[in-house]
Amino acid sequence: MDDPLARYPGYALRRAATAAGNALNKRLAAQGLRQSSVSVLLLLAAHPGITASALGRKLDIQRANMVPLLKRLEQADLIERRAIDGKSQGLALTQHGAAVCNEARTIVETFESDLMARVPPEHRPHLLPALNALWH
Amino acid sequence: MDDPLARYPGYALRRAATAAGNALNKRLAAQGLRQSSVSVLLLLAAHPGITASALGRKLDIQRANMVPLLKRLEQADLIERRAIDGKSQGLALTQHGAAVCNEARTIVETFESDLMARVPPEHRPHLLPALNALWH
DNA sequence: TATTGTTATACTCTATAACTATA
DNA sequence: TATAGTTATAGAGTATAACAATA
Repeated sequence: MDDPLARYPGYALRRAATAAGNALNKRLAAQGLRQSSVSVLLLLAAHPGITASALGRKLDIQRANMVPLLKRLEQADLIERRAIDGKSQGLALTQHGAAVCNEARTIVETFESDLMARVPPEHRPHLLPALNALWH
Repeated sequence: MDDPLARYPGYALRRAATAAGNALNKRLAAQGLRQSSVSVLLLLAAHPGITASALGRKLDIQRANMVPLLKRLEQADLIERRAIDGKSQGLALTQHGAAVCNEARTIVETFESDLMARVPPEHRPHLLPALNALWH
């Protein structure tokens, strides 16, 4: 065998994920966004008022690592914080953030359909359920 | 929808890859190895005498980033270099490196079969070809 | 006591530019 | 001219520990 790694689904998973991630980041860069930013915006659109900690748990990003991520989004006027109580703050999209989120959603959905188009039709319906089984 | 990201294969790909990667790295850490080290060892076992540049091209790792990776493997007495000409050097496993490579292969193959076991049987045969289509 | 938000820090992986020497 | 190996550097992502304030 020329490439002993080609037999390993775990290796293919890593290569496919980095290739796809790089391609998506390239498309998002035009709007000054990255995958992580967009995942926050999309989740915020679905769950307005969610806290930073809860957001981190959903995205599997440590609380401490949410801080600079949210700071950038706030400084770009994409999200805002309002106090829930003395300890927690609810996050929400600004008006501008909602508009950018919609642009991002369009980019992501185009990307996703381009991605699936690369998969041979007979394998296509199996990809998402197989991947979800690996981390759900 | 509770999680707007769950519909996206690209997102599932990212989460599955990082989850699988972390799990594999945890198993490899016992032998002082990581994914990247093992991919080098396995490829070196299949292609003794390959150069660092060629290795990097196969693994999609920049030449410059191969340097510290190979240096660690050399310092651990897993690989050795011998000059091909005044410009290139061939890489090969040392005796110790070959033994560690075999241990690593066992760990990886156990990991891969555990990974596939998580995928429902009807989706299982489709995963590798679908992933390969995304980066080949 | 547990949780929230935060700071600081370190490590890995990755990307780019530049340099020397050799093919 | 193109390639091999290298250095230096910067940007991401991620992990851990610790702290003050609050639930």
